[in-house]
Amino acid sequence: MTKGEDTRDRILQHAMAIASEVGFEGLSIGGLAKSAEMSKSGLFAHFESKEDLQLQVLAAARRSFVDNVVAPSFRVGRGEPRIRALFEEWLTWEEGRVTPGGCPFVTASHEYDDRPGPVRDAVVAAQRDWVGAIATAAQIAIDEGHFRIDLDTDQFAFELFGIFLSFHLYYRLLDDPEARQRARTAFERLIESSR
Amino acid sequence: MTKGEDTRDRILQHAMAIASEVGFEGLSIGGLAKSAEMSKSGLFAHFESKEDLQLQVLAAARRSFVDNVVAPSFRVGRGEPRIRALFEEWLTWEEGRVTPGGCPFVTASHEYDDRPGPVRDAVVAAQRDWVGAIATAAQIAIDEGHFRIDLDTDQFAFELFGIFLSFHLYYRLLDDPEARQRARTAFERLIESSR
DNA sequence: GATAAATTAGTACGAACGTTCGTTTTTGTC
DNA sequence: GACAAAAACGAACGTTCGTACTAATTTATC
Repeated sequence: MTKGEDTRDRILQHAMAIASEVGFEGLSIGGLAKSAEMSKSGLFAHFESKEDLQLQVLAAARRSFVDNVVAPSFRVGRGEPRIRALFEEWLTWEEGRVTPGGCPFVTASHEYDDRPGPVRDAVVAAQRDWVGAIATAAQIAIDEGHFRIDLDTDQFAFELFGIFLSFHLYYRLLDDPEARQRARTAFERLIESSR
Repeated sequence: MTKGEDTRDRILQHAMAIASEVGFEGLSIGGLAKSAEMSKSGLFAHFESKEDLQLQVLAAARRSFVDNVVAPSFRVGRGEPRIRALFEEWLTWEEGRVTPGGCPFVTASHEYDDRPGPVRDAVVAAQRDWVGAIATAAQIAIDEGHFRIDLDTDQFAFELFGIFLSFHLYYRLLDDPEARQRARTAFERLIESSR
């Protein structure tokens, strides 16, 4: 790994952290440079535009999400156990161990839901992928005999995402100390009705 | 109503629309002035700062939410029917008949969940109010005998909010034409388990 | 250690930002 | 219609934005 790639990765880590707090539009070159402790122009030389920066931050966030949420879950057994792991890792990811402001995709989803362009396209692709992965995990749980055979896996993904998003709201905005417990309760109800 | 109050209201309508699309931070005085077809300074004279503008937009959004979502629901019977009406009106509100970008509070919630200050405080207050109103509606449904007596009304609010937020994501970002149907299905499952 | 390449820094740009000011136009009252 | 008050305007402030250039410095290769 060359020096340039090294600092570029360091920049992207800072950028992910900032974007998780103030969003991808709120992310500024000057502020990012200050955070990374380098000059604005020196930093900007690594990207061809701000949009390119935003796209690269999104790509970095996807890699981080796979490493921190998806990969660990695939080390536990198929079916319901894996879905449980997925959900717990997902909540932990949202709690901000990696990014102080929580999941950057939640931020991005709301910033770009009415803002056409390449960044929105990338966010949509990322979320579609993730929703699809949840549905696939549910299908595996069906195949394993954990979930009932007529379960609507897309509906399962929809409802699981809802629990996560409500957790985000209660945890981040409302500062509800019981947020995680509420999410778990809702999760159990969803699992129960999927059996 | 004096002339000044009249145009101030008109400004707030434009501002609500813009904020629902690009957020409260993305809202700019210049852009708003262009939308309202008046000069930047003339518009700014109605507010003592941008933050004051943001707070007034939030207040206007609350009034609009009460008019468009809460009030109609209170014209139907207490208990489960009212909760059904509340939910349907809420989804319709999100679909953007009033504000093109959907619910301004969803936007604001994600913009300010990591941004301390008076605006965040106002958003938190608004959302706490609404969550409380949902829980109260659930309590009424218990009193009416529609819901089971040991139902956790706060948990009910948490889960209902989750369905709404997932609807937001599927409808606005993923452009899922079945979003509303998915929300309804999840809603029915929640109601069923509350009886 | 010399030399070329890759990486950072410095400076400047035009545009947009929120905000202030003095002036002009419009409004409502006698 | 005179007059004061209210409302809207135009211009400018200092700052920050993203981006473009060139110069200096660091890194890698021989």
